[in-house]
This record gives sequence, structure tokens and C-alpha cells, in this order.
Amino acid sequence: MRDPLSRTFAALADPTRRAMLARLSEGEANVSDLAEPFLKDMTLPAVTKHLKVLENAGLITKGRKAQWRPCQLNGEPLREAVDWMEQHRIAWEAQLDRLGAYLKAKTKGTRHGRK
Amino acid sequence: MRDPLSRTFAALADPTRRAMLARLSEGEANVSDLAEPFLKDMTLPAVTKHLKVLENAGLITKGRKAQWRPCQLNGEPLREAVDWMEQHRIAWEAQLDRLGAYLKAKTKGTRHGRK
DNA sequence: TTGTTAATTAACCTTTTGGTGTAATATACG
DNA sequence: CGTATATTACACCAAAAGGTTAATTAACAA
Repeated sequence: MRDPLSRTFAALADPTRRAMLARLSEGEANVSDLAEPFLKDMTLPAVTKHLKVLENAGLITKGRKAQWRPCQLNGEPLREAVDWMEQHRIAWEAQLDRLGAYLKAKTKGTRHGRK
Repeated sequence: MRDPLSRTFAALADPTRRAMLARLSEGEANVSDLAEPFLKDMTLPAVTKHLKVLENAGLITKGRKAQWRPCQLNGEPLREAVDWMEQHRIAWEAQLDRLGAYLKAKTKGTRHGRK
């Protein structure tokens, strides 16, 4: 995944990683802290890999404190992702309105169409 | 990719597909219209596949008009993606602030710490 | 030194992704 | 009918994603 924005979205495209980010939004946490909720579903190396993905996307940064790696959130790429969406939001909302109107017309109207 | 939110983010994690969405945010377009900017880089079936990904994520819907498949944007999943981000935005911004404060302190301050 | 805890690396496997080329389908047009 | 156009389906392939186990590194503690 070449460009930063793609890396960000790709990193977000996984529930485990999103949960990790959610956890980190409550504050710094070590790898094992972050791993804990998932150790029923996967092993530690798998967790490490997920964190690597987040790190490569610039979404987290890892520090060092003795043998621990305290991770913390870096919101900046997220802001860029939101920015991309916002850039198109107006058009999307217009589409939503159109859809709304469409559904409204359909619901109200003469029953035909559903393939 | 199981859950809808992951599908949405995954669909967004590709510049081609994002460009297609951008194009669609300007209005309905046929497959070949959408394909046109990318035909130097890939074949039509590849484009079709990208559109399939967008469709499976619910980001677009395809109509039928003779042999054409007019595509149009569906902003709803995008809204859900933004929602997820907004849910954590406050925390992220706090992190950003913390980073800001950290950098500020570092730049301004008493010369120590430089690792 | 020996051991323990935290985390990563390496080698490997399976599934998904993103592409290809070559048909196949569907619809309009003479 | 036969042909052109728009789009998709199929079979295949290489690379990336996501997981595993086993071994390794790093820091502390006895």
C-alpha cells in the first residue's frame, strides 16, 4: 500500500486495530496491555504485527521504558483521513438527499421496481 | 473483511477507488466513464473489480440503462466511517494537543532530554 | 550468573487482493 | 439476423495480509 492515505485507511480496515486505537485514545498502553483483550483470538506475534501496521501508518508511536513499549496514539493521519472525507462530504450529502428523496418516492408510490 | 465498517475502510484504502468515488461525487457515471482515467494503468476487468469492491462496501450502487451501468455514490457508509472517527476525535485531539505541548516544551525549553 | 518478563524476529502457511487475458452476456442498431 | 458496444464472468497468477510456532533479543531481578 503505497501512499500514506491508503496506508491509513488500510490500517483502519480491521476491527482489532480499530479496537486498539480506541483503547489508545484512552491513554498510553504497553503492547501486552493492548494485546490482552485479543489473546483469546490470536497470539502475541499477531498483535505485534497489527501494531506494526498501525505504526507504519503513523497512527501510533512506540516508546521504550525498560522492557516495555508504551504505545501512544498519533491522531495526525486520522485527521488527514477525515480531511479527505470532508472534502467530498458536501457531494455525498447531496447524494444522501437524493437517495432520501428516491426512497421516499418509492415508499410512497406505486409498487414496482424491486428486482 | 467481515464487518461493514472494515469493508468501507478497505474500499477506501486504494487511490484508484478513492478517485472513482471523487469522480462519482460530481455525479452519476457509467463504468466506462469511470474507467477512462485508469485505462493506461489497468484493464477494464480490473476496473470492474474495483467497482465491485465499492459496491460490496455499499459505497456505490449500479443501475441499468440499456447496456450501461450508471453508477452512483451512496454516502451512507462514508457517514458511518466518519462517525467512527468522530467518536474518537476528542481523544485524538487531546493527543495532538499533548504532542503539540510536548514539541513546544521541547523547542522552547530548558535544554535537556534530547535523546 | 541464572531466570523471568516483554516484545520482536524468522520461517512458514493459507487466504485475500489486484491484476491479467480470454470468453461470455446483454442491449442497441442496420 | 448479424454486428458493434458496454460490461461482466472465468481461470489463472503474483504479491500482500493475517495468522501460526519456535527462537531471539532486551531489560530487569535474584
